[in-house]
Amino acid sequence: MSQKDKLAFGPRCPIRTTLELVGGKWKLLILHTLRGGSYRLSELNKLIPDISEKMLIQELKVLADHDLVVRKNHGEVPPRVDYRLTEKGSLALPLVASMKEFADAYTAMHHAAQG
Amino acid sequence: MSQKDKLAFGPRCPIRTTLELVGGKWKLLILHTLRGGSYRLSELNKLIPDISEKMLIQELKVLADHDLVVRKNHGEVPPRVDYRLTEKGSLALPLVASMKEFADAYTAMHHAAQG
DNA sequence: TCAAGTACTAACAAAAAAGTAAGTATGAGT
DNA sequence: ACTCATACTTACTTTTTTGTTAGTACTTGA
Repeated sequence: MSQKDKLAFGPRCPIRTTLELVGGKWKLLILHTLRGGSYRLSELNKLIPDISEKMLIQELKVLADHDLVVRKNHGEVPPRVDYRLTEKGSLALPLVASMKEFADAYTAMHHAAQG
Repeated sequence: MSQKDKLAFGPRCPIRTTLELVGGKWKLLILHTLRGGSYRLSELNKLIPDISEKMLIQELKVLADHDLVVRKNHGEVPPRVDYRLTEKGSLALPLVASMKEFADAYTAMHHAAQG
């Protein structure tokens, strides 16, 4: 019996798929930051101050590989590159909205119960 | 300047809060599995075959610490313990629904574009 | 010649998450 | 005495993720 054969909910489980695409510490933060248009690397780094440059580039690359963001090189010197959401990338924004609803509701109940 | 002072979106960022509560490989899978009622450890392990017993127990404990699930010990021998969602825990179910919508829409677009 | 500016790369280190395997405790039944 | 069943615990290893630091490439302009 191979590993995949006993995957809970099967290999096409939407939870697993989502985790592969936007799981981890930074991806949703990046996607959410890109909601308003296109941004240069340095701009993103200012908007998300506690991410390292390496992680930012690395995650942008992964997101681009999955067609969630697009990288546009303007071919100038010094380099000018910017990133924006693709149509697929904006599919992730409702996810962020759900997370906000969850976090807010949880926090409210938590404080109501024992705060 | 402390680390927290430069957290992107601040320390109460809903994305970060959500990741702390239900981030990781297993928590949402467990919560989703518990949607239908209460289950014993061994039942959960059958429903999620590729999780190790250790991870299952460990994650259930973390979820219980955050009041997302409740552990009920029936005080029998051999031990009989079951777990179910709390009210807070069921707040996470819409999150799973959003993930399914995302994954389905992404997959559909992906196949339409290059499948 | 040399600094400035921007995006990116590479090598390495640390930390966090997940996995494996072998115990422990309990009391009923044999 | 000994096994069974169940829920856990402990120690340890491996894998994955994240972080740190020091580069590179390329032109413009002092």
